[in-house]
Amino acid sequence: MTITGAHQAREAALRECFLFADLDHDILAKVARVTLPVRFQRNQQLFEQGDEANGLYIVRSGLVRIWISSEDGRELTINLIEPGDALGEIALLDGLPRTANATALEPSEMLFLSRPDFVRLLDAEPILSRHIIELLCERLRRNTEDLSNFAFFDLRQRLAAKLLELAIAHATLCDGGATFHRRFSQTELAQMLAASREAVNKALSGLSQRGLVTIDGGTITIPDLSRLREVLQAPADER
Amino acid sequence: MTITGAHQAREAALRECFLFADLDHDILAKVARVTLPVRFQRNQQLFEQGDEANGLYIVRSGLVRIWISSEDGRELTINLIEPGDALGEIALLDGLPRTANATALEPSEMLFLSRPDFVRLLDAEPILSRHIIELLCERLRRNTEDLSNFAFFDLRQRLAAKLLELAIAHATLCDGGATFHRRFSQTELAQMLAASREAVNKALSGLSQRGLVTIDGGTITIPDLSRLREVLQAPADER
DNA sequence: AGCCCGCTGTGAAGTGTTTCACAACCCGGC
DNA sequence: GCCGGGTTGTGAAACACTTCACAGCGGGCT
Repeated sequence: MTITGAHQAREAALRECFLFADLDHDILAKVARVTLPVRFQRNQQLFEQGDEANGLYIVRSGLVRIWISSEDGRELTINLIEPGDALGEIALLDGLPRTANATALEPSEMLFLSRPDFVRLLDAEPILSRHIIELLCERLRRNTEDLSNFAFFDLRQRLAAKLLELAIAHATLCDGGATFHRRFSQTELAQMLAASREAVNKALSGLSQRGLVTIDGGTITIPDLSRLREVLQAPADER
Repeated sequence: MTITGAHQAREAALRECFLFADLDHDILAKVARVTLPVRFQRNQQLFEQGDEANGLYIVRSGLVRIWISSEDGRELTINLIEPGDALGEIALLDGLPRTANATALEPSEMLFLSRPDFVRLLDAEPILSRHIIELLCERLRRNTEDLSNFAFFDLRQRLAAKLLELAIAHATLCDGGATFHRRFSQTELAQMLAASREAVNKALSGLSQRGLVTIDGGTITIPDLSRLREVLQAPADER
Protein backbone atom coordinates (compact mmCIF):
# COMPACT_ATOMS: atom_id res chain seq x y z
CA MET A 1 0.00 0.00 0.00
CA THR A 2 1.32 3.44 -0.87
CA ILE A 3 1.81 6.11 1.78
CA THR A 4 -1.06 8.19 0.49
CA GLY A 5 -3.14 5.04 0.45
CA ALA A 6 -2.39 4.56 4.12
CA HIS A 7 -3.40 8.16 4.77
CA GLN A 8 -6.66 7.65 3.01
CA ALA A 9 -7.37 4.51 5.01
CA ARG A 10 -6.73 6.38 8.24
CA GLU A 11 -8.87 9.27 7.13
CA ALA A 12 -11.68 6.82 6.44
CA ALA A 13 -11.22 5.30 9.89
CA LEU A 14 -11.45 8.75 11.47
CA ARG A 15 -14.60 9.51 9.58
CA GLU A 16 -16.21 6.42 11.07
CA CYS A 17 -15.45 7.67 14.52
CA PHE A 18 -18.18 9.84 15.94
CA LEU A 19 -15.72 12.42 17.23
CA PHE A 20 -14.39 13.29 13.80
CA ALA A 21 -17.37 12.33 11.70
CA ASP A 22 -18.19 15.65 10.07
CA LEU A 23 -14.96 17.56 9.93
CA ASP A 24 -14.06 18.93 6.50
CA HIS A 25 -12.01 16.72 4.25
CA ASP A 26 -8.89 18.92 4.35
CA ILE A 27 -8.88 19.13 8.14
CA LEU A 28 -9.42 15.41 8.42
CA ALA A 29 -6.57 14.77 6.01
CA LYS A 30 -4.31 16.87 8.22
CA VAL A 31 -5.37 14.91 11.28
CA ALA A 32 -4.89 11.62 9.46
CA ARG A 33 -1.33 12.63 8.74
CA VAL A 34 -0.35 13.12 12.41
CA THR A 35 -2.25 10.09 13.57
CA LEU A 36 -0.25 6.97 14.40
CA PRO A 37 -1.51 3.44 13.71
CA VAL A 38 -0.84 1.08 16.61
CA ARG A 39 -1.66 -2.53 17.33
CA PHE A 40 -2.19 -4.32 20.61
CA GLN A 41 -2.27 -8.03 21.30
CA ARG A 42 -4.85 -9.74 23.43
CA ASN A 43 -4.34 -8.81 27.10
CA GLN A 44 -1.83 -6.08 26.27
CA GLN A 45 -2.25 -2.94 28.35
CA LEU A 46 -2.63 0.46 26.65
CA PHE A 47 -2.17 2.48 29.81
CA GLU A 48 -2.53 2.29 33.55
CA GLN A 49 -4.42 4.26 36.16
CA GLY A 50 -2.19 7.10 37.35
CA ASP A 51 -0.20 7.37 34.13
CA GLU A 52 0.24 10.73 32.54
CA ALA A 53 -2.04 11.14 29.53
CA ASN A 54 -0.09 11.05 26.30
CA GLY A 55 -2.92 10.94 23.81
CA LEU A 56 -6.20 9.65 22.49
CA TYR A 57 -6.88 6.19 21.10
CA ILE A 58 -9.42 5.57 18.36
CA VAL A 59 -10.42 1.93 18.02
CA ARG A 60 -10.53 0.56 14.47
CA SER A 61 -10.94 -3.09 15.33
CA GLY A 62 -10.88 -5.33 18.37
CA LEU A 63 -12.16 -4.57 21.86
CA VAL A 64 -10.73 -2.64 24.78
CA ARG A 65 -11.57 -3.07 28.44
CA ILE A 66 -11.54 0.00 30.70
CA TRP A 67 -11.15 -1.02 34.32
CA ILE A 68 -10.08 0.01 37.79
CA SER A 69 -8.76 -2.08 40.62
CA SER A 70 -9.00 -2.02 44.39
CA GLU A 71 -6.18 -2.09 46.92
CA ASP A 72 -6.63 -5.83 47.36
CA GLY A 73 -6.63 -6.69 43.68
CA ARG A 74 -10.30 -6.95 42.79
CA GLU A 75 -11.15 -5.47 39.40
CA LEU A 76 -14.15 -3.58 38.07
CA THR A 77 -14.71 -3.30 34.34
CA ILE A 78 -16.15 0.15 33.76
CA ASN A 79 -16.60 0.07 30.03
CA LEU A 80 -15.89 -1.87 26.85
CA ILE A 81 -14.78 0.21 23.89
CA GLU A 82 -15.87 -0.94 20.45
CA PRO A 83 -14.53 -0.06 17.01
CA GLY A 84 -15.54 3.48 16.03
CA ASP A 85 -15.33 4.74 19.58
CA ALA A 86 -12.51 6.57 21.31
CA LEU A 87 -10.89 6.04 24.67
CA GLY A 88 -8.70 7.98 27.01
CA GLU A 89 -10.60 11.27 26.62
CA ILE A 90 -10.79 12.32 30.23
CA ALA A 91 -7.14 12.53 31.13
CA LEU A 92 -6.43 13.79 27.62
CA LEU A 93 -8.77 16.72 28.12
CA ASP A 94 -8.01 17.80 31.66
CA GLY A 95 -4.33 16.88 31.73
CA LEU A 96 -4.62 14.98 35.00
CA PRO A 97 -3.50 11.36 35.51
CA ARG A 98 -5.48 8.56 33.88
CA THR A 99 -8.54 7.56 35.87
CA ALA A 100 -8.50 3.93 34.82
CA ASN A 101 -6.60 1.13 33.14
CA ALA A 102 -7.12 0.10 29.53
CA THR A 103 -6.39 -3.39 28.23
CA ALA A 104 -7.10 -4.99 24.86
CA LEU A 105 -9.50 -7.92 25.21
CA GLU A 106 -8.88 -8.89 21.59
CA PRO A 107 -6.09 -8.17 19.14
CA SER A 108 -6.91 -4.56 18.35
CA GLU A 109 -5.96 -1.89 15.88
CA MET A 110 -6.04 1.75 16.94
CA LEU A 111 -5.18 5.18 15.73
CA PHE A 112 -3.21 7.18 18.24
CA LEU A 113 -3.46 10.96 18.37
CA SER A 114 -0.90 12.64 20.59
CA ARG A 115 -1.99 15.16 23.18
CA PRO A 116 -0.17 18.15 21.64
CA ASP A 117 -1.67 17.40 18.24
CA PHE A 118 -5.08 16.95 19.76
CA VAL A 119 -4.95 20.19 21.72
CA ARG A 120 -3.89 22.08 18.61
CA LEU A 121 -6.80 20.56 16.75
CA LEU A 122 -9.25 21.37 19.50
CA ASP A 123 -8.28 25.05 19.39
CA ALA A 124 -8.55 25.19 15.63
CA GLU A 125 -11.85 23.37 15.23
CA PRO A 126 -14.74 24.55 17.37
CA ILE A 127 -16.99 21.85 15.96
CA LEU A 128 -14.73 19.26 17.55
CA SER A 129 -15.45 20.80 20.94
CA ARG A 130 -19.13 20.20 20.40
CA HIS A 131 -18.49 16.56 19.62
CA ILE A 132 -16.25 16.15 22.62
CA ILE A 133 -18.95 17.66 24.79
CA GLU A 134 -21.53 15.29 23.40
CA LEU A 135 -19.20 12.35 23.97
CA LEU A 136 -18.64 13.37 27.59
CA CYS A 137 -22.36 13.79 28.13
CA GLU A 138 -22.98 10.33 26.78
CA ARG A 139 -20.35 8.91 29.13
CA LEU A 140 -21.94 10.75 32.05
CA ARG A 141 -25.37 9.39 31.24
CA ARG A 142 -24.05 5.84 31.05
CA ASN A 143 -22.27 6.43 34.31
CA THR A 144 -25.39 7.60 36.08
CA GLU A 145 -27.15 4.54 34.75
CA ASP A 146 -24.40 2.35 36.19
CA LEU A 147 -24.63 4.05 39.57
CA SER A 148 -28.37 3.54 39.54
CA ASN A 149 -27.90 -0.15 38.78
CA PHE A 150 -25.49 -0.59 41.68
CA ALA A 151 -27.70 1.32 44.08
CA PHE A 152 -31.07 -0.17 43.22
CA PHE A 153 -30.59 -3.58 41.66
CA ASP A 154 -29.67 -6.94 43.10
CA LEU A 155 -27.27 -9.15 41.21
CA ARG A 156 -29.92 -10.87 39.11
CA GLN A 157 -31.18 -7.50 37.90
CA ARG A 158 -27.71 -6.09 37.31
CA LEU A 159 -26.90 -9.15 35.24
CA ALA A 160 -30.06 -8.78 33.16
CA ALA A 161 -29.32 -5.08 32.62
CA LYS A 162 -25.72 -5.81 31.61
CA LEU A 163 -26.74 -8.54 29.18
CA LEU A 164 -29.25 -6.21 27.57
CA GLU A 165 -26.57 -3.54 27.30
CA LEU A 166 -23.96 -5.92 25.88
CA ALA A 167 -26.45 -7.25 23.37
CA ILE A 168 -26.56 -3.89 21.62
CA ALA A 169 -22.92 -4.03 20.59
CA HIS A 170 -22.08 -7.73 20.70
CA ALA A 171 -25.08 -9.58 19.42
CA THR A 172 -27.07 -9.83 16.21
CA LEU A 173 -30.64 -8.89 16.89
CA CYS A 174 -33.23 -11.03 15.25
CA ASP A 175 -36.90 -11.35 15.79
CA GLY A 176 -37.07 -9.71 19.20
CA GLY A 177 -34.13 -11.74 20.49
CA ALA A 178 -30.37 -11.54 20.30
CA THR A 179 -27.48 -13.97 20.06
CA PHE A 180 -24.01 -12.90 21.07
CA HIS A 181 -21.08 -12.98 18.67
CA ARG A 182 -18.56 -13.06 21.41
CA ARG A 183 -18.21 -15.32 24.39
CA PHE A 184 -18.17 -13.57 27.75
CA SER A 185 -16.83 -15.76 30.52
CA GLN A 186 -18.56 -15.67 33.89
CA THR A 187 -15.40 -14.16 35.33
CA GLU A 188 -15.59 -11.32 32.79
CA LEU A 189 -19.23 -10.75 33.62
CA ALA A 190 -18.47 -10.81 37.35
CA GLN A 191 -15.92 -8.05 36.87
CA MET A 192 -18.50 -5.90 35.11
CA LEU A 193 -21.05 -6.49 37.87
CA ALA A 194 -18.80 -6.18 40.91
CA ALA A 195 -19.80 -9.63 42.07
CA SER A 196 -18.17 -13.00 42.61
CA ARG A 197 -17.90 -15.43 39.74
CA GLU A 198 -19.92 -18.02 41.66
CA ALA A 199 -22.78 -15.62 42.26
CA VAL A 200 -22.87 -14.73 38.56
CA ASN A 201 -23.00 -18.42 37.75
CA LYS A 202 -26.04 -18.89 39.98
CA ALA A 203 -27.79 -15.78 38.71
CA LEU A 204 -27.19 -16.88 35.14
CA SER A 205 -28.57 -20.35 35.89
CA GLY A 206 -31.61 -18.65 37.38
CA LEU A 207 -32.25 -16.64 34.22
CA SER A 208 -31.67 -19.65 32.05
CA GLN A 209 -34.03 -21.88 34.07
CA ARG A 210 -36.78 -19.33 33.46
CA GLY A 211 -35.97 -19.33 29.77
CA LEU A 212 -34.94 -15.67 29.78
CA VAL A 213 -31.56 -16.57 28.36
CA THR A 214 -30.21 -19.76 26.83
CA ILE A 215 -26.59 -20.81 26.98
CA ASP A 216 -25.09 -22.99 24.32
CA GLY A 217 -21.47 -23.92 24.77
CA GLY A 218 -20.85 -20.76 26.73
CA THR A 219 -22.42 -18.50 24.13
CA ILE A 220 -25.39 -16.57 25.40
CA THR A 221 -28.56 -15.89 23.49
CA ILE A 222 -31.53 -13.88 24.67
CA PRO A 223 -34.67 -15.35 23.11
CA ASP A 224 -36.83 -12.33 23.95
CA LEU A 225 -35.31 -8.99 24.91
CA SER A 226 -38.50 -7.53 26.28
CA ARG A 227 -39.12 -10.50 28.57
CA LEU A 228 -35.61 -10.14 29.98
CA ARG A 229 -36.27 -6.44 30.46
CA GLU A 230 -39.15 -7.32 32.77
CA VAL A 231 -36.66 -8.61 35.32
CA LEU A 232 -35.61 -4.99 35.85
CA GLN A 233 -39.03 -4.02 37.12
CA ALA A 234 -39.89 -7.17 39.00
CA PRO A 235 -40.84 -6.40 42.61
CA ALA A 236 -38.43 -9.00 44.00
CA ASP A 237 -41.10 -11.58 44.93
CA GLU A 238 -41.49 -12.69 41.32
CA ARG A 239 -37.81 -13.60 41.61
CA MET B 1 -31.17 48.49 44.42
CA THR B 2 -31.03 49.98 40.94
CA ILE B 3 -31.38 47.82 37.88
CA THR B 4 -27.77 48.26 36.87
CA GLY B 5 -26.83 47.46 40.45
CA ALA B 6 -28.67 44.18 40.12
CA HIS B 7 -26.83 43.50 36.88
CA GLN B 8 -23.53 44.11 38.54
CA ALA B 9 -24.39 41.78 41.39
CA ARG B 10 -25.32 39.07 38.92
CA GLU B 11 -22.16 39.64 36.96
CA ALA B 12 -20.17 39.24 40.17
CA ALA B 13 -22.02 36.03 40.92
CA LEU B 14 -21.18 34.70 37.47
CA ARG B 15 -17.55 35.57 37.93
CA GLU B 16 -17.45 33.45 41.06
CA CYS B 17 -18.73 30.49 39.11
CA PHE B 18 -15.95 28.43 37.60
CA LEU B 19 -17.74 28.16 34.27
CA PHE B 20 -17.72 31.90 33.63
CA ALA B 21 -14.72 32.89 35.70
CA ASP B 22 -12.50 34.39 33.05
CA LEU B 23 -14.80 35.65 30.36
CA ASP B 24 -14.24 39.29 29.34
CA HIS B 25 -16.17 41.92 31.22
CA ASP B 26 -18.34 42.92 28.26
CA ILE B 27 -19.33 39.35 27.46
CA LEU B 28 -20.09 38.67 31.08
CA ALA B 29 -22.22 41.80 31.28
CA LYS B 30 -24.20 40.58 28.32
CA VAL B 31 -24.73 37.22 29.97
CA ALA B 32 -25.68 38.85 33.26
CA ARG B 33 -28.40 40.73 31.44
CA VAL B 34 -30.14 37.61 30.11
CA THR B 35 -29.70 35.71 33.32
CA LEU B 36 -32.71 35.34 35.58
CA PRO B 37 -32.48 35.36 39.38
CA VAL B 38 -34.65 32.66 40.96
CA ARG B 39 -35.21 31.46 44.50
CA PHE B 40 -36.21 28.08 45.80
CA GLN B 41 -37.48 27.14 49.22
CA ARG B 42 -36.27 24.19 51.21
CA ASN B 43 -37.47 20.94 49.58
CA GLN B 44 -38.66 22.71 46.46
CA GLN B 45 -37.90 20.84 43.26
CA LEU B 46 -36.00 22.54 40.43
CA PHE B 47 -36.66 19.84 37.89
CA GLU B 48 -37.44 16.18 37.57
CA GLN B 49 -35.83 13.24 35.81
CA GLY B 50 -37.29 12.99 32.31
CA ASP B 51 -38.11 16.68 32.01
CA GLU B 52 -37.01 18.55 28.96
CA ALA B 53 -33.97 20.71 29.69
CA ASN B 54 -34.89 24.38 29.77
CA GLY B 55 -31.65 25.84 31.03
CA LEU B 56 -28.71 25.97 33.40
CA TYR B 57 -28.80 26.84 37.08
CA ILE B 58 -25.91 28.59 38.81
CA VAL B 59 -26.06 28.35 42.59
CA ARG B 60 -25.39 31.62 44.48
CA SER B 61 -26.42 30.41 47.92
CA GLY B 62 -28.02 27.38 49.54
CA LEU B 63 -27.58 23.74 48.63
CA VAL B 64 -29.10 21.55 45.92
CA ARG B 65 -29.49 17.81 45.97
CA ILE B 66 -29.19 15.88 42.70
CA TRP B 67 -30.86 12.50 42.97
CA ILE B 68 -32.46 9.62 41.15
CA SER B 69 -35.11 7.21 42.31
CA SER B 70 -35.93 3.57 41.71
CA GLU B 71 -39.22 2.09 40.60
CA ASP B 72 -40.13 1.27 44.18
CA GLY B 73 -39.37 4.70 45.58
CA ARG B 74 -35.86 4.35 46.99
CA GLU B 75 -33.69 7.40 46.38
CA LEU B 76 -30.00 7.84 45.64
CA THR B 77 -28.35 11.21 46.12
CA ILE B 78 -25.80 11.53 43.35
CA ASN B 79 -24.36 14.92 44.15
CA LEU B 80 -24.75 18.03 46.30
CA ILE B 81 -24.29 21.31 44.50
CA GLU B 82 -22.69 24.16 46.44
CA PRO B 83 -22.67 27.89 45.80
CA GLY B 84 -20.38 28.75 42.88
CA ASP B 85 -21.16 25.53 41.07
CA ALA B 86 -23.62 24.90 38.26
CA LEU B 87 -26.20 22.19 37.78
CA GLY B 88 -28.24 20.79 34.95
CA GLU B 89 -25.36 20.78 32.44
CA ILE B 90 -25.86 17.38 30.93
CA ALA B 91 -29.35 17.69 29.56
CA LEU B 92 -28.63 21.32 28.73
CA LEU B 93 -25.73 20.30 26.53
CA ASP B 94 -27.07 17.27 24.74
CA GLY B 95 -30.70 18.29 24.55
CA LEU B 96 -31.96 14.97 25.92
CA PRO B 97 -34.25 14.60 28.94
CA ARG B 98 -32.87 15.35 32.40
CA THR B 99 -30.98 12.43 33.88
CA ALA B 100 -31.86 13.19 37.50
CA ASN B 101 -34.00 15.19 39.88
CA ALA B 102 -32.86 18.38 41.58
CA THR B 103 -34.32 19.74 44.80
CA ALA B 104 -33.16 22.48 47.12
CA LEU B 105 -31.99 21.18 50.50
CA GLU B 106 -31.85 24.74 51.84
CA PRO B 107 -33.47 27.98 50.77
CA SER B 108 -31.37 28.71 47.71
CA GLU B 109 -30.71 31.54 45.31
CA MET B 110 -29.79 30.77 41.73
CA LEU B 111 -29.17 32.40 38.43
CA PHE B 112 -31.03 30.78 35.58
CA LEU B 113 -29.65 30.82 32.06
CA SER B 114 -32.07 29.63 29.39
CA ARG B 115 -30.99 27.00 26.90
CA PRO B 116 -31.30 29.23 23.81
CA ASP B 117 -29.22 31.95 25.47
CA PHE B 118 -26.69 29.39 26.61
CA VAL B 119 -26.34 27.79 23.20
CA ARG B 120 -25.83 31.20 21.59
CA LEU B 121 -23.16 31.94 24.14
CA LEU B 122 -21.44 28.63 23.61
CA ASP B 123 -21.14 29.27 19.90
CA ALA B 124 -19.80 32.77 20.42
CA GLU B 125 -17.27 31.99 23.14
CA PRO B 126 -14.89 29.14 22.49
CA ILE B 127 -13.28 29.58 25.89
CA LEU B 128 -16.58 28.61 27.46
CA SER B 129 -16.38 25.26 25.67
CA ARG B 130 -13.07 24.60 27.36
CA HIS B 131 -14.59 25.30 30.74
CA ILE B 132 -17.57 23.13 30.04
CA ILE B 133 -15.27 20.32 29.02
CA GLU B 134 -13.28 20.67 32.22
CA LEU B 135 -16.47 20.67 34.25
CA LEU B 136 -17.67 17.50 32.55
CA CYS B 137 -14.31 15.83 33.10
CA GLU B 138 -14.46 16.67 36.77
CA ARG B 139 -17.94 15.17 37.00
CA LEU B 140 -16.74 12.05 35.25
CA ARG B 141 -13.82 11.64 37.61
CA ARG B 142 -16.09 11.97 40.64
CA ASN B 143 -18.42 9.50 39.04
CA THR B 144 -15.71 6.91 38.52
CA GLU B 145 -14.72 7.42 42.14
CA ASP B 146 -18.31 6.78 43.20
CA LEU B 147 -18.50 3.62 41.12
CA SER B 148 -15.27 2.44 42.66
CA ASN B 149 -16.66 3.05 46.14
CA PHE B 150 -19.79 1.04 45.40
CA ALA B 151 -17.86 -1.80 43.84
CA PHE B 152 -15.02 -2.17 46.33
CA PHE B 153 -16.12 -0.75 49.68
CA ASP B 154 -18.41 -2.05 52.37
CA LEU B 155 -20.76 0.35 54.11
CA ARG B 156 -18.31 1.40 56.81
CA GLN B 157 -15.77 2.36 54.17
CA ARG B 158 -18.29 4.09 51.95
CA LEU B 159 -19.41 6.12 54.95
CA ALA B 160 -15.85 7.10 55.82
CA ALA B 161 -15.20 8.11 52.20
CA LYS B 162 -18.40 10.15 52.05
CA LEU B 163 -17.68 11.95 55.29
CA LEU B 164 -14.21 12.85 54.07
CA GLU B 165 -15.71 14.11 50.83
CA LEU B 166 -18.43 16.11 52.56
CA ALA B 167 -15.89 17.62 54.93
CA ILE B 168 -14.24 19.47 52.05
CA ALA B 169 -17.29 21.59 51.33
CA HIS B 170 -19.26 21.49 54.58
CA ALA B 171 -16.76 21.65 57.40
CA THR B 172 -14.14 24.02 58.70
CA LEU B 173 -10.80 22.30 58.69
CA CYS B 174 -8.66 22.89 61.71
CA ASP B 175 -5.58 21.18 62.95
CA GLY B 176 -5.86 18.00 60.90
CA GLY B 177 -9.54 17.61 61.80
CA ALA B 178 -12.85 18.99 60.57
CA THR B 179 -16.17 19.98 62.11
CA PHE B 180 -19.26 20.18 59.95
CA HIS B 181 -21.28 23.40 59.61
CA ARG B 182 -24.34 21.59 58.52
CA ARG B 183 -26.20 18.74 60.06
CA PHE B 184 -26.63 15.69 57.86
CA SER B 185 -29.32 13.35 59.09
CA GLN B 186 -28.67 9.63 58.98
CA THR B 187 -31.44 9.36 56.42
CA GLU B 188 -29.67 11.88 54.19
CA LEU B 189 -26.41 9.97 54.55
CA ALA B 190 -28.17 6.69 53.81
CA GLN B 191 -29.47 8.13 50.56
CA MET B 192 -25.95 9.12 49.54
CA LEU B 193 -24.60 5.66 50.36
CA ALA B 194 -27.40 3.52 48.96
CA ALA B 195 -27.92 1.87 52.32
CA SER B 196 -30.63 1.65 54.96
CA ARG B 197 -30.83 4.33 57.64
CA GLU B 198 -30.36 1.69 60.34
CA ALA B 199 -27.17 0.37 58.80
CA VAL B 200 -25.77 3.89 58.57
CA ASN B 201 -26.60 4.39 62.22
CA LYS B 202 -24.64 1.30 63.18
CA ALA B 203 -21.69 2.13 60.93
CA LEU B 204 -21.59 5.63 62.38
CA SER B 205 -21.65 4.27 65.92
CA GLY B 206 -18.78 2.00 64.95
CA LEU B 207 -16.67 4.89 63.72
CA SER B 208 -17.55 6.96 66.76
CA GLN B 209 -16.66 4.14 69.20
CA ARG B 210 -13.22 4.00 67.65
CA GLY B 211 -12.91 7.77 68.02
CA LEU B 212 -12.68 8.32 64.27
CA VAL B 213 -15.64 10.67 64.38
CA THR B 214 -17.45 12.35 67.26
CA ILE B 215 -21.09 13.27 67.21
CA ASP B 216 -22.39 16.14 69.28
CA GLY B 217 -26.11 16.82 69.08
CA GLY B 218 -26.20 15.35 65.60
CA THR B 219 -23.33 17.45 64.31
CA ILE B 220 -20.37 15.42 63.11
CA THR B 221 -16.76 16.27 63.67
CA ILE B 222 -13.75 14.35 62.42
CA PRO B 223 -10.93 14.73 64.93
CA ASP B 224 -8.26 13.44 62.56
CA LEU B 225 -8.86 13.23 58.83
CA SER B 226 -5.89 11.01 58.12
CA ARG B 227 -6.91 8.45 60.73
CA LEU B 228 -10.36 8.27 59.18
CA ARG B 229 -8.73 7.83 55.80
CA GLU B 230 -7.05 4.68 57.07
CA VAL B 231 -10.44 2.99 57.18
CA LEU B 232 -10.38 3.05 53.37
CA GLN B 233 -7.35 0.80 53.19
CA ALA B 234 -8.13 -1.42 56.16
CA PRO B 235 -8.07 -5.11 55.11
CA ALA B 236 -11.43 -5.81 56.71
CA ASP B 237 -10.08 -7.73 59.71
CA GLU B 238 -9.08 -4.52 61.49
CA ARG B 239 -12.79 -3.71 61.31
C1' DA C 1 -48.34 23.47 78.24
C1' DG C 2 -49.12 19.41 75.23
C1' DC C 3 -48.77 17.20 70.86
C1' DC C 4 -46.73 15.43 66.92
C1' DC C 5 -43.40 14.41 63.63
C1' DG C 6 -39.02 13.46 62.25
C1' DC C 7 -34.79 11.86 63.96
C1' DT C 8 -31.99 8.48 66.62
C1' DG C 9 -30.80 3.98 68.71
C1' DT C 10 -31.16 -1.02 68.91
C1' DG C 11 -32.28 -5.79 68.68
C1' DA C 12 -34.14 -10.14 66.06
C1' DA C 13 -35.15 -12.47 61.94
C1' DG C 14 -34.46 -12.98 57.12
C1' DT C 15 -31.90 -12.65 52.77
C1' DG C 16 -28.47 -11.97 49.23
C1' DT C 17 -23.84 -12.48 48.45
C1' DT C 18 -19.08 -13.89 49.54
C1' DT C 19 -15.79 -17.20 50.53
C1' DC C 20 -14.08 -21.70 50.42
C1' DA C 21 -13.75 -26.23 48.74
C1' DC C 22 -14.12 -29.30 45.29
C1' DA C 23 -15.54 -31.95 40.96
C1' DA C 24 -16.17 -31.90 36.15
C1' DC C 25 -15.34 -29.96 31.73
C1' DC C 26 -13.24 -28.31 27.34
C1' DC C 27 -9.51 -27.21 24.37
C1' DG C 28 -4.85 -26.37 22.88
C1' DG C 29 -0.13 -27.84 23.23
C1' DC C 30 3.35 -31.35 23.68
C1' DG D 1 -2.78 -39.64 23.42
C1' DC D 2 -2.50 -37.10 27.84
C1' DC D 3 -1.59 -33.22 30.64
C1' DG D 4 -2.78 -28.63 32.37
C1' DG D 5 -4.95 -24.14 32.65
C1' DG D 6 -8.80 -21.66 32.39
C1' DT D 7 -13.46 -22.53 32.62
C1' DT D 8 -18.22 -24.02 34.71
C1' DG D 9 -21.27 -25.95 38.31
C1' DT D 10 -22.58 -26.55 43.15
C1' DG D 11 -23.08 -26.91 48.13
C1' DA D 12 -21.97 -25.34 53.05
C1' DA D 13 -20.68 -21.87 56.23
C1' DA D 14 -19.93 -17.11 57.21
C1' DC D 15 -21.07 -12.44 56.73
C1' DA D 16 -23.08 -7.89 55.63
C1' DC D 17 -26.94 -5.65 55.14
C1' DT D 18 -32.12 -5.23 54.97
C1' DT D 19 -36.45 -5.28 56.97
C1' DC D 20 -39.40 -4.91 60.70
C1' DA D 21 -40.64 -3.52 65.16
C1' DC D 22 -40.37 -0.57 68.74
C1' DA D 23 -38.74 2.87 72.29
C1' DG D 24 -36.87 7.35 73.39
C1' DC D 25 -35.71 11.98 72.27
C1' DG D 26 -36.22 16.86 70.81
C1' DG D 27 -37.89 20.80 68.65
C1' DG D 28 -41.58 23.32 66.46
C1' DC D 29 -46.46 24.45 66.35
C1' DT D 30 -51.00 25.41 68.29
